[in-house]
Amino acid sequence: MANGVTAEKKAPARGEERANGRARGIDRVIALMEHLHSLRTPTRIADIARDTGTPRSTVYELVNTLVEARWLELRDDDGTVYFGPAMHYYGSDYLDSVDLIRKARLEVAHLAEMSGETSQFCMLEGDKYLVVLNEPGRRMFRISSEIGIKVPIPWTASGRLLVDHLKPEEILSFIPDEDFLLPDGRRIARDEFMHDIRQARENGYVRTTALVDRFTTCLAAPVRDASRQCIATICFVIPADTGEAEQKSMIDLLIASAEKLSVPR
Amino acid sequence: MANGVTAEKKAPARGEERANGRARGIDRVIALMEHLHSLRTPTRIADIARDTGTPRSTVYELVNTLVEARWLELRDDDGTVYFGPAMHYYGSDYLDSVDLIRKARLEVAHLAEMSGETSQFCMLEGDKYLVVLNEPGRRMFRISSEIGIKVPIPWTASGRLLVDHLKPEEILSFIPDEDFLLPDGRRIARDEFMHDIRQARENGYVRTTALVDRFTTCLAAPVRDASRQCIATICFVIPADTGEAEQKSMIDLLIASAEKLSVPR
DNA sequence: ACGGCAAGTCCGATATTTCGGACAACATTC
DNA sequence: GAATGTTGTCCGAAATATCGGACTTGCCGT
Repeated sequence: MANGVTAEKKAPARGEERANGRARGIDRVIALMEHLHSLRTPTRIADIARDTGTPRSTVYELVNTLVEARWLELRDDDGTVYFGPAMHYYGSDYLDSVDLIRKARLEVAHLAEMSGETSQFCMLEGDKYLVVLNEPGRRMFRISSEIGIKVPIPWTASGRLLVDHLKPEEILSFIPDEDFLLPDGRRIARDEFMHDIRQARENGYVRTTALVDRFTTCLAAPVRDASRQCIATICFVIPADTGEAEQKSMIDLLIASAEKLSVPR
Repeated sequence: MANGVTAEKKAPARGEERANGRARGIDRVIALMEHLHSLRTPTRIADIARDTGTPRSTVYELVNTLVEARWLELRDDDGTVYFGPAMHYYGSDYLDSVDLIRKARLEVAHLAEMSGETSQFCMLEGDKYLVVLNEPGRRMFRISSEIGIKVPIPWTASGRLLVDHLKPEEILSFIPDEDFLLPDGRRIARDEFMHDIRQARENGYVRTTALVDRFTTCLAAPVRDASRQCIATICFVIPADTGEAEQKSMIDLLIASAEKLSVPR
């Protein structure tokens, strides 16, 4: 796309990988950062080199540069590296620059504070679901957030809202087959999934229990654009044994917040 | 540092700039991102090229790569670029990985929600002050946050706490001379500054009014480490005409939060 | 004390990336 | 509608950044 000639000459599968081992520094850095994000833990340089297929001497060189720019930070004294403050600054600039997300931040913070439960704002990226904003509740039973981690759509409550503009056959071709397989080995029946979606659309919210995690219930409400397409969801992650009355009032809160974020009908 | 030989051969002032125009892609990218952060607004590619001194063709090439990695995003249809979602994901990973900051997030969110006023968490970076966390209050009179933007220490309330472990002469040599000059042209007297610092240390908090902005008051309390050094501050940014009783209770809130974040005495 | 392993540095060669400049496609001005 | 400016693409050449591999240092267990 960026370079028609290269594509004609070699076309190494969309520029993903060069035949020879040699790569640009920038591509190495992108791979490095994606790797750290997928691990979500400080990592030793030698491991990064091995797992990303980057020569050791190259990684040392690049890490030095990135640490100096504060994109990365050397941790403890154990020789591991992880993201540095610059990433936070740039990330904050991004959040502030996107209108919907900036507004969603206020809602999510408010919901979490009001209820004391974890509240999230979620969107699709490609054919995967991901958490964009996460405000831990006072309960804080899940420590590490999953912001920006791709999850199969059928594993989530929000996923049932985010595809509700598609026709059933479109949904099935959109979502990869293996994504219907839950982490514990169970398989989500396709017609059940379709039923959930219809139901969710009618109700204006969705509730799932024990989907990914046996003891967790998710409540989600849709944020819709001018064409009424669900472009995001706002949701609660709560213990499955939460009382029904309480859940009902949380759903009302969600719908009110989602309405505020939606383009008025 | 990374390369002794280069330093001996040419020593281009700490590797900052090569005599010749040629530079590594990575260094161009770092300059690009820093530039976007300092502007804090989506920017046209041609302007980036001009203002960072990067050749136009190089910027186009790099921006393509970065957009594909979602580090940058093309905005609107006006040909501007700005930070993309990947920065937010990496930034969130950073926040979650630093114990003090993770705890501070809860405090700042809580303070902002309780009081409805803007609350921040601030630290030093080199000889500059910067806002690390910002939770806008319901008032929201300042739209754009200033997260990660360097500010002279004397311009801020928190700055008076963050240097309180230094002796007066150390402070004066630590803070660049020009940083005592306020944006409106007034100059902060050195002995007055020293007086503020002593006072702040005695009170356990600091209040400044109309320092950078005529109508704004800042209240700040120190977060201290095991050696009682002030390593961060937590603060409110409020209208200067806020009632004294209200301010007093906000100060109490701040001190309580700061205490929670500090290493117990 | 010794051998084996991991962390980190250094250096020269060459495959590759950056760069300048030409060019095409539009937009804007007079 | 001609002149001028802006945005983006393309290409070859030359400067250099990446890479492999050798080397040092420190740690560990035996």
